[in-house]
Amino acid sequence: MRAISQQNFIQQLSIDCVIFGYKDGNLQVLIPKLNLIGDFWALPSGFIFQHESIDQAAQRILEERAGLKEVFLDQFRVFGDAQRTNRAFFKKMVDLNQEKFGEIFIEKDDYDWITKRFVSIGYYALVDINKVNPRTTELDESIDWYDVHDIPEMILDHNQQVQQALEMLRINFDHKLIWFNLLPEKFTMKELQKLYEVVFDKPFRRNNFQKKMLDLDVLERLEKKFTGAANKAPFLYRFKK
Amino acid sequence: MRAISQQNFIQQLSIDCVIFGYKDGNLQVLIPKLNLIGDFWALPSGFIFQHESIDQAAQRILEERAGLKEVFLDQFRVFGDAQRTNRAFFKKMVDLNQEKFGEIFIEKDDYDWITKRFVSIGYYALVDINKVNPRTTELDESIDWYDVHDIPEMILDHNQQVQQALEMLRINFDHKLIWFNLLPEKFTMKELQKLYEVVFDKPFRRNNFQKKMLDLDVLERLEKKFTGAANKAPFLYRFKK
DNA sequence: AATTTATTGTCTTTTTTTTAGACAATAAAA
DNA sequence: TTTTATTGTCTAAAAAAAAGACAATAAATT
Repeated sequence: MRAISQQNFIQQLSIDCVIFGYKDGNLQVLIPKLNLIGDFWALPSGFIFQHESIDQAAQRILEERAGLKEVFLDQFRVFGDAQRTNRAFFKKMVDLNQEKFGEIFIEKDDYDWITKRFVSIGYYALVDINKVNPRTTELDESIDWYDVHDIPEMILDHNQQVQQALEMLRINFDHKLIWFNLLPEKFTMKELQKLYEVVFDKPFRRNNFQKKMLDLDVLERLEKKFTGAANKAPFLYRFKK
Repeated sequence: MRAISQQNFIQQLSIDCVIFGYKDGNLQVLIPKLNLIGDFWALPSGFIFQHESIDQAAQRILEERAGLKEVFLDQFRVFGDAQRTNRAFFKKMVDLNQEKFGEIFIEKDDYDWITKRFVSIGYYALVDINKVNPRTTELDESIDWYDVHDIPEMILDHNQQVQQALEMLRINFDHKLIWFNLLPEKFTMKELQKLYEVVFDKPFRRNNFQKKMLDLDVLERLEKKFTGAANKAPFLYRFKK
């Protein structure tokens, strides 16, 4: 891999991605654990090539760092404190990883490059958790889904970013009709309701929720879903694009 | 003035400010006209010093470029197309201004610096138009308020930025209770209503509007305002912080 | 085959919110 | 004193949201 400092990136500008997925009634966030001694978690992040838009960069980062292609992405906030640097993280990491890498395990140029003050553009992504196969890169020891209420402590301001991403997700959820990105193609009304309940952290009434959703006129009613349960089979729905 | 390229700015990252004001029933935007041959308008813009946060940079830019201090500011969007450069503008400007400046009126380093691809963080500002005294710098020929429906053609994507800033202003107007930044300290209910009508471009009913505003519990009723008009004098209100 | 069970789809009723209508109060002119 | 234009606030009507009710039904149980 070419040295980071030698690549044709925009300097001091990064992108951090908060990837939301939904499974088994839980809203989850995909977070890699760095391939280092010491437990370091960090949002999938990357830099912007000179020749690509920030949106393209975010898509590429998602693909490179997590194996996700063509997912829903939206900016939610820029993080630009003057003290926002990787220095504390790198110091701790270097201390802990001296044996593994030897004293100088990262080139000086790269170290200088990466420990500068960074402004970061926060993106949130919504994916169908059943369709994606998160993969690790050489940077990561593992990559896992964490319940949004139980996120590990991450470097920098990444925990705060998750909270802000969640706020923006809530604001846009209805209005921008983005929730279908979190569900499989076909879903029952109950599944959709559960997703709403998890995202907004409050219960909805079944009857009124169904009315509200059908009145939106974005759902196509499909065949029934026979689950083998001893009760009436629910309809499956599909989001009309 | 030191050459831009020699200053300690973050590279390829800029801030553009959409400054909203309200006067005589019109929502207006403060836009400087550049001190060059050829009519060039551009939003007040600037760069971020290594030692300052992006919010501080936006405040400083507002003060330097327009003489505004401590105004309400909020991020609204990042503009990051890969083709987003000043090259077209500079080419046109250089062509038109050869006589004025001579062939080489801007240092090569600066030219290279400023014509690189830039990512820009859009901020919108809300000011009490009666309290601010916009001033020009050596960069600007003039600085004027334009009705939001009658903005001059600006460089780059600045016209598009005004539209997006307006969208965000509408989204946050109620919810974040930011409208008072556009009004003088004391105002009548009718003045507040007119502001709402201009921002949302639709009429509100006087009786229901008054109820809604009073129910918010953020208005303090003050003395009456006697205008000399042949009718009942309205109360003045102040926003309770 | 009839009955039971758990859940779904949809209807009606109630409550709350929004919108519309009405009118007295009033500052200054006629 | 009357007239005029506008303000503040009340009530009525309409719409929307929340709550309640119940028939429909897939499969297990009797």
